[in-house]
Amino acid sequence: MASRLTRPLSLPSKEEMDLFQIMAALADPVRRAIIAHIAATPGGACSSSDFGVSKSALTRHWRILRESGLIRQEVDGTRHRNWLRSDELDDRFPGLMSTVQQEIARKSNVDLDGETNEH
Amino acid sequence: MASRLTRPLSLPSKEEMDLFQIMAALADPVRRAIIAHIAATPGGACSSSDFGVSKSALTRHWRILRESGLIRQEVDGTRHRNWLRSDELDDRFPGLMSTVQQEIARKSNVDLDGETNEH
DNA sequence: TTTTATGTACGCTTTTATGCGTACATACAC
DNA sequence: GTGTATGTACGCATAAAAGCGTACATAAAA
Repeated sequence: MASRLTRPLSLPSKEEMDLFQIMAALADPVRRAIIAHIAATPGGACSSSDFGVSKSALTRHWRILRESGLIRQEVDGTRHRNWLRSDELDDRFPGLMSTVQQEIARKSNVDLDGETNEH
Repeated sequence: MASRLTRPLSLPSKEEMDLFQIMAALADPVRRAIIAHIAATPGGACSSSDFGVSKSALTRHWRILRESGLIRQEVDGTRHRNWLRSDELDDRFPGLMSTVQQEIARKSNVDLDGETNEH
């Protein structure tokens, strides 16, 4: 089938976004890993094995990320394609996601280094 | 006694601050109320009755705020004086606290309005 | 010294969050 | 049609977070 329809899942408008709901969503390390993955592969899918959690756990994390406004999802066949809502997030909370992504990267570097650079 | 000594409680350095620990601290509405109070009265004390929680609950919230790096506390007699670590926070996470304070204010306005402006 | 005010430490309960497994639903491949 | 892949909904178990009350500690006031 050439023109495959995608169904976007319901999500808050830019105005409805709640900063502290977003912060609560980002407080979980699994969800931060999902965010990092989506940011690196916009429009891509992700599987539960990527994050060491079950399928049902991944479903819940997706919902929390989606309802906070951090991501947009579309059903595409049997898969979900995911995007970070960068433009709307930048518009609503300027600089926030840039800081978040920087700190996610910083933390993974620290992990790779075994924190040896900190002494 | 004219020169009363104050004892600062231990707190993370600017470099040790963890963005996501800060976000977890800000995810709680009681702690946001404490932050708003401290921001409005720097160096002041706060009592548990201000926030509708017990003394022991307030102690725990203080510790979480202090260990995340959001506030500085000094023991002054029988009281604790509190400050937001604005300069260090601005330096480490530019723009973050400005956004946070704006959203705290926005939420309390919405509460006062009974959200009547949203329809 | 006694009393009052402020705060902490501990134990306990309740609530919330996270995790998994199973069963089910849907879309695609065959 | 059957089978496979992907994802959701539910129930249940575990862990984390929040709450309170009591007892205790310290500083100031009386």
